[in-house]
Amino acid sequence: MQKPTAKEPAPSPQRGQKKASSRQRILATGARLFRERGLHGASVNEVMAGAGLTRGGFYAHFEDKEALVAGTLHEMFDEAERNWLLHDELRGDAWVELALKRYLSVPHLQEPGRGCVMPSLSADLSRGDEKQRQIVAARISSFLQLVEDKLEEHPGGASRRERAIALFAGCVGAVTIARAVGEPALAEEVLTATRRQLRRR
Amino acid sequence: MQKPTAKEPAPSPQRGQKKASSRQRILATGARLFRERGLHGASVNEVMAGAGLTRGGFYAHFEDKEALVAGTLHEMFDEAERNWLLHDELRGDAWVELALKRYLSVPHLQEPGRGCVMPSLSADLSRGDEKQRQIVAARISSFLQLVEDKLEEHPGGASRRERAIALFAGCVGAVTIARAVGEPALAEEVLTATRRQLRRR
DNA sequence: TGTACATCAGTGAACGCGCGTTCACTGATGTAC
DNA sequence: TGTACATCAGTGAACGCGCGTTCACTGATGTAC
Repeated sequence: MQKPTAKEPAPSPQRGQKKASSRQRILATGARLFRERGLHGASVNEVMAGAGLTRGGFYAHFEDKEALVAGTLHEMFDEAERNWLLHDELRGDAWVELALKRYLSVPHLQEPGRGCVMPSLSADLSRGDEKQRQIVAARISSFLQLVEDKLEEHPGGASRRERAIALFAGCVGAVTIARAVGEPALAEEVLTATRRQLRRR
Repeated sequence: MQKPTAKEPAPSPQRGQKKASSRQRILATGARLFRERGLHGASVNEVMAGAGLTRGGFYAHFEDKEALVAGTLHEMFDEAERNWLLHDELRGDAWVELALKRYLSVPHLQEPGRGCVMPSLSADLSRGDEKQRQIVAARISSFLQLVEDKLEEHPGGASRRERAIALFAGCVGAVTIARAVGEPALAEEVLTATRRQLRRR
């Protein structure tokens, strides 16, 4: 059982590129369908069809469905970081204002497939396997750090860390509730009220 | 097609009572299993077994699984109201303090089957049928009114309505995030930070 | 009070279906000489 | 440069399984006389 650092045979560049681009399409489709329909609501078959492939080929890319979910999680968290941390130069209240405006918005309610992973999948993930749990814990932990870095210290106020957590929790809760109620008037009131409250302090 | 107010034949008191108690056990089991495992994760068979019955009898009580879900929603919201509105005499900050302590707690994280419906099922419900959506909208709407009634007006501060929404959103988001991260240290930090922030103002 | 019949809550085998997964295969692309 | 062979990404039929749902039934409970 020697097998010293036996990397994959690495076939040819072209073939490898083709396979990699298929894998990327599978991940992108999975990331969208899982958020739209839930982990149980989107099948391997549907994800493959969405990527322009047939079901059998799936297992050349992923060990099983759980592995695909784990892969799509990274896609979704990458996307979340890009969405939250837009505008490198913004900091403090101005950044908070922009982030709230984008997150607590009607388009975000209506497009779960392109939105934050938490309101769509957190319940499924809290029942997920160890691998998925680890990914979620690690990515949320580093995400909170990124948010904290965007905030400014206010003497006498809450710590940046505390504020980062409260912002994230308020945002996730508001979209969760607004999506569940459905009714546009109440949903938008939930977004607006939460935005006004989180803006304070 | 006359059929003037043709109520059910109403069999005998004993039989009716037996059937009603079975129905109640099915609802209670469903309310627990759905919150623990999600709407797709708990089967009709499992719910019936949990109520001490076999699968076939289910359809004497409910038209289909969707109808059971609709029924359990009322159970869950009733429970939520009882949990939030404990202690009739409490009002304002003292009530907020108690509600936050109970909702943002480790036992609540660990017992989704007896906890708030929102962190467990909101994503499934936002994809649910019209009947379910209506129930969720109506019950959340009246729940927010009950919370508002518990709060006290603070001149210069946010309105009671706005505060009620922010409290609910912050609580739902914090438990959602804490359950998803799993890791006890980070999970508890999320609860504590959210509690401190929501207590303010 | 006792017997015959009707009612009905609950049983459990069976159904069709879509799921995740397997596997023998195909055809295009690459390599060897 | 041309031919023979090897590789491999992707195909699609097939599998076992658990799901929601149906239905002929059973046995206990109630009613009629």
